[in-house]
Amino acid sequence: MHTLSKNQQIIFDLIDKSPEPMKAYAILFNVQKKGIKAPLQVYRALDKLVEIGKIHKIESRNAFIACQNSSCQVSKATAFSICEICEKVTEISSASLSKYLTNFKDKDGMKYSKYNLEFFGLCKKCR
Amino acid sequence: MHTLSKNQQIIFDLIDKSPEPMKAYAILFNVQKKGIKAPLQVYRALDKLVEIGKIHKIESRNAFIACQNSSCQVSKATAFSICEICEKVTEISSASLSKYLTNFKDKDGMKYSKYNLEFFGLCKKCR
DNA sequence: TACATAGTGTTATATTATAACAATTTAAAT
DNA sequence: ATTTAAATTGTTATAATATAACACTATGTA
Repeated sequence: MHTLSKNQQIIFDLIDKSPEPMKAYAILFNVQKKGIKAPLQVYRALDKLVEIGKIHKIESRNAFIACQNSSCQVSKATAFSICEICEKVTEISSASLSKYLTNFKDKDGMKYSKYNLEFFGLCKKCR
Repeated sequence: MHTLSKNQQIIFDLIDKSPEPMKAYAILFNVQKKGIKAPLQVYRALDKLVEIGKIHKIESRNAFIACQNSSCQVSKATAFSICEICEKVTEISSASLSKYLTNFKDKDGMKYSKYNLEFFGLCKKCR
């Protein structure tokens, strides 16, 4: 298991406590009192946390969320649902979905080592 | 059917001819000789073209690609393969994939109206 | 101890995207 | 034809997201 560095731990804790995905500059603002002053310090920690699978980037939102899937050491197969009204994001952990996508072959028979899927719609509260 | 405005047509033609996804400022640079001078003019056309399904945004790359799927009037269900070395991007049109994802229900039984899927790996040339 | 690797701090800058406002064009409806 | 609404354009300024480059420090390990 990976032991996080100081900045990585500070930033992971913040994201992990957040009920919604956090943007890089919102993270920066929040950790300034802890001595992390520059965007680059944030982005470096984010890059590493993504790399080791502790957080995921929601690409369509440029925001970061803690991995909800305890078994997910490295982010090779991610799926999220996103509410287009309240912006609530939930990580989907469906064995059948991940199995389907991991085994998916394109028309040339190519398989891919990694995927990211984002579903959009309205959450229960918003419909 | 939608008839494109002048700026939309110029920008669509450029993206459509491009063998790879184009970024907004690369588009801007290319259309400056045609009188489109400002980023906002590009982004407005891009927004509209995405909205009507003529192009798609590759979220992980902040780049735009013409829709390869002639039946795809509106982009509610998109899937791409992305080569992590040469950055070649291909739109996947697989009836079984789109059927699977369109019908996918999360653990609360929720169905979603839209999705975007990006597969990553190495293309034939790059492996 | 030396060496490599990863992490930090800092300044500057690049890249991606939108706000706000005024004018013009287009399409449709009287 | 004339009015009206909606979409599009043009423009300046600025916001938001992300990386380059360089010097230094900590950590693990041979």
